[in-house]
Amino acid sequence: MVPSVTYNLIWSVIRRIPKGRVSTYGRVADICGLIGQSRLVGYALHALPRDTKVPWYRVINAQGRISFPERSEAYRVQKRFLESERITFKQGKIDLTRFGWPPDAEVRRRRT
DNA sequence: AACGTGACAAGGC
DNA sequence: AGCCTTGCCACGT
Repeated sequence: MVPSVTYNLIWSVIRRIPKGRVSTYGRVADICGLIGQSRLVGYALHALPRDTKVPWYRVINAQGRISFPERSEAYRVQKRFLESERITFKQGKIDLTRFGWPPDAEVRRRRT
């Protein structure tokens, strides 16, 4: 698959998420200038090759949760990656005020 | 070419 | 808290 310019942009932003921090689909979209297009970020992640170096596991949803079914293998893999970077879960959620990146991210603006 | 579906998010109730 | 609806857009049928 030939990644589009947009996917490359999204991936490059995800590559900038520091180790030990997480971002959200919405924040990544905002940084890319793609306001409101969080789903596109999810789609770009889905399109990543399996052997990628892009830290896909540092992207979670706005509720601070991993966006895979809790039972799935993917969920466990992602959680293990995050915990290996000393990110902690409380009731299955990550505290974005503590681990979120960028740290000064504003609450996403409401659509019109 | 319409239609349904997503690793989403926010509002309303 | 949880469910439903809407906005968004790329893809596969």
